[in-house]
Amino acid sequence: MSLHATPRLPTLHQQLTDRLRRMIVEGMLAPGAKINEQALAERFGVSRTPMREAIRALATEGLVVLTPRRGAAVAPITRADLEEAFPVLGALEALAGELAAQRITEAGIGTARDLHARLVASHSDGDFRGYSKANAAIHRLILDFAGNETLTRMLQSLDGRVRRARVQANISPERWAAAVAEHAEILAALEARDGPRLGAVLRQHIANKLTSLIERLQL
Amino acid sequence: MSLHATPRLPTLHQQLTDRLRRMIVEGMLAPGAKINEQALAERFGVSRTPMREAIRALATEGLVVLTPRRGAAVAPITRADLEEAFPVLGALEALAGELAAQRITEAGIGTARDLHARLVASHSDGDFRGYSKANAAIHRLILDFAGNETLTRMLQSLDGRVRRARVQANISPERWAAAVAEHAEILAALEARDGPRLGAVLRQHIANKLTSLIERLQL
DNA sequence: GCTACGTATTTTGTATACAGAATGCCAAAA
DNA sequence: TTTTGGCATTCTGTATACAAAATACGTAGC
Repeated sequence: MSLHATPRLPTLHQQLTDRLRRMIVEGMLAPGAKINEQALAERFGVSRTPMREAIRALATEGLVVLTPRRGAAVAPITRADLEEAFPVLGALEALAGELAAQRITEAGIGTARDLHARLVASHSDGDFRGYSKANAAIHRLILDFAGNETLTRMLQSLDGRVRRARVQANISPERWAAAVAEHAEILAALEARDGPRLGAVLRQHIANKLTSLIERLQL
Repeated sequence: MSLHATPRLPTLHQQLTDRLRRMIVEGMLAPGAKINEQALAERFGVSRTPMREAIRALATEGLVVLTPRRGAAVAPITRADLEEAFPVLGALEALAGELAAQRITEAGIGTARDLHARLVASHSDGDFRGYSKANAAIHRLILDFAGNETLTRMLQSLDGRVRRARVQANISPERWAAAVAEHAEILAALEARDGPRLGAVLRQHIANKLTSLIERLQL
């Protein structure tokens, strides 16, 4: 007789929320595209009720914009949006880095080294897909060792909103090389357990991403 | 024929969301209290449908926790929650401060001075209500001049989650005095348009709040 | 040909209905 | 007394129904 909430099977609208979120983040639904409740519900083989709840959940996350009596649309990505989101991302990642540097274990540093090696190797091979995976894994590792669930949720929510832009814009070779170099600094700061330095490096890392992204997208 | 979304009258569930949010933030619904859809809907004189949407919106904000097939409850405030939320609050406020210091106008600094004077006077008068108002207004001013809508929304959402705890715990005289002193530094950094300093001061300000809060609540 | 107006259709917002899971209660057995 | 099983009730999750607003379309007027 546990007092803790036991994991239940996810309800329909939760599944729908996940599916729809993926569709938006992966770019299958273009920014600005109108979302028709009925049509979507039919496509997923459900009624409008759980579909509505999913759409509204994503609206609270910022992936969807609602206009009363006019329906929902995939949130557009403007240059202003990116210029707003990235500083916040930077501040949150910096915090994650500071915390992670304090709390990371030896084993964790080992994992970070492995991931970093894979990241460098992928870059050498010109394997952007592999690079992206290693990159995501490193940021995830930092988040995990930061050990702050609130921070994790906010960061991932915000990341989902800008990832769409990153998918759209291919990285430039120069930016890619620079990012790899920055990752060396990230690893170094982590190994040294230097929180403030790791925070600063991550923040700069993200600021650089924005600059390059805006250039590429020419927004 | 404007292309921009014109303001429409708010739909029922939007109003319900606001009402319910206030009830939770102001403490009328105690943390951990179970929320009965039917009962709430009847109390507000609406059907379950918009009531559900309101509840779920607040769940995405973190004010309500949902357990599938078991319903909703006001999110409890644990010590761990506060210890997670405050560092994030600090990082976001620090960012707001950095941005505001860069962008604030002369008139804005003037307003800040006025608000600060009111804050100090309220403290001298032992008027905590007035102090709170001035305090909120100063933080709001910083947010406004930061000019980052994304940041504003995330900060306010997170603030709503911890405000409940602050309402519960009366401030100690010592902490109150210290907070007033810290506010002098905040104003000074703002007048000097020293972003990094303002960021650091705000971050410390919030860290101190947490310490005192945990002592008072004895969580 | 273009605009303006009125009607038909679509779509959202809300209410109601129904099915199944969770909870509470009571009785019977150990 | 405590526990266990089953039944009744309550509540959530989903589907459907209905009303009103928004949109699309066609026609009349210029």
